[in-house]
Amino acid sequence: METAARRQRDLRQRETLFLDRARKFLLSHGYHGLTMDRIAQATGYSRGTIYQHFRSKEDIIVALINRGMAQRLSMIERAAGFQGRTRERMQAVGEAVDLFMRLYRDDARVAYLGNAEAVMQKASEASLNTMKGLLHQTTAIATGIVREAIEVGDLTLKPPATPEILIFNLWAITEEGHASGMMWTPPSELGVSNPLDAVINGCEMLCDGYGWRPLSHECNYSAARQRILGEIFPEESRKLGILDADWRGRRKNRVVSN
Amino acid sequence: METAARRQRDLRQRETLFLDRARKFLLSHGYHGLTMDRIAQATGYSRGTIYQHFRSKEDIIVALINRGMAQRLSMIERAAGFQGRTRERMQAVGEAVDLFMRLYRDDARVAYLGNAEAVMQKASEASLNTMKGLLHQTTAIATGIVREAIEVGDLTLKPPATPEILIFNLWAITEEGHASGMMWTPPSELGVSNPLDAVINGCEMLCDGYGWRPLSHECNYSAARQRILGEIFPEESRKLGILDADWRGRRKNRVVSN
DNA sequence: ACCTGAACACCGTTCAAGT
DNA sequence: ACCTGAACACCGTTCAAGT
Repeated sequence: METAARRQRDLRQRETLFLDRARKFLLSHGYHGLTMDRIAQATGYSRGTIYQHFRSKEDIIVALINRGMAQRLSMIERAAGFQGRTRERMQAVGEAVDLFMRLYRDDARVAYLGNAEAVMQKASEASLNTMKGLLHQTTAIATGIVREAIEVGDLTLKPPATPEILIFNLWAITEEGHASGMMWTPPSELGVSNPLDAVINGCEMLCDGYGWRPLSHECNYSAARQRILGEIFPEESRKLGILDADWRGRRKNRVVSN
Repeated sequence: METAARRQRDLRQRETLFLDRARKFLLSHGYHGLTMDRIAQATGYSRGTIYQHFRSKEDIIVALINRGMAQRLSMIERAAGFQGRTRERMQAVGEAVDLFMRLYRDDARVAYLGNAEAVMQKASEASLNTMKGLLHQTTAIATGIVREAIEVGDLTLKPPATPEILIFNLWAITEEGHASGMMWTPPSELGVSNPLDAVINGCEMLCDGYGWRPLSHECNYSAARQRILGEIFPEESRKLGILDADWRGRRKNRVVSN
């Protein structure tokens, strides 16, 4: 049937409409500012119709988070294809997350606002499973790079360390750092002026601690960053103005401003 | 006046009663299961009376979190007095947090359940400031140890690293790891069987990465752990059965179970 | 078959009325 | 001066009634 296909497309369109409006309310007024009535009013549908797409208010929030996570995953997949040493590829993954945080700040904020047990508790099994799957795919890429590093001899993990534990800690620094960036009290309570820079430093030092070669004093990782940005995310980084105009040229380290 | 003092004590007692009951509902049925009506019914007071102590439902949750944070802070303060090298004292602080998580699991869970923007948004300025102060005191102890490490020459931070950034990342691993332990899907989604062990490993490797002497291959930090537990937290660790009976004796490293 | 919105069962919060 | 609980202004969710 022709009509069946069109009908399904219309349904998807309506779902997207619901999600877009919901996102707006969540971003502007937080969890309590997002109500079914407001979504209904803003979209012109009745509250009942929303429940044909989502099982609960919290289900909408998780769907919103998932949309962002899918976007982030696609950037991470691109980054993982960077040509270079294993540790540089890991760095590229971190760069993808960093770029996602800067470029899609609203999506990152949605994840921050929705990150609550109160939300997960009332979300549907289906959305939660999608979320789990997205998370799993993300970490699978990262642990894959670690395993490759071990194979080619760039990294030797001493017990009880495992690829999963390394990624777990790298992930912790990244997530917590970004959450800090979203916090209600910038600059961060912990006296860090720019959490995003702290994350970069932390990831570098953690990899050094695990002995992932080449160590940071054996390799210029800020130069590597420019190469990653230029080769994988040229448009994104130009949009943010974080790519040096002459990144292809061989340069000395920039002087860090005081 | 005699009566004024007594009255104030009664007020404090009532507040504690409210908090205790609230905690029970929060722990058993989550954010949505905690309602003003239930607290009123369980304590025998009216809903209106609760509002003489707290400005909102969320204010109660933050007060609950603060109670736990104060308890954790006192354990950290004790730990910071450990006699040893600066890195061992830092380790002692981590041990205190770890012990708190294991020993006061419900308080840790309260912090996990209440950790949401939706909660902070509706909490009173006063509770939020108390929380901020508690957090600040905690990190001040930690950064103090880092600064001392730099002074005595155990640690040399390379720019852009600062004591705050180091603690920031150490803290990230600890917090995120413990949050993972609370997650709705144990064992962790990231394929880590025991997040608490991953935290210990991550903190050790991060300190190694920053070059905090003595490095983990120069010093037996699991032996140090036993000394910390035995000297600072003998009762706590015996209660948990994590202190070797012969911790004072000189021993070889235990074989890690497969 | 699909959409609607009245109806329901709760919420948090306030405040006039009591003691 | 302090406590109460009715009253209020919302919520999320359901489902009989419409189209």
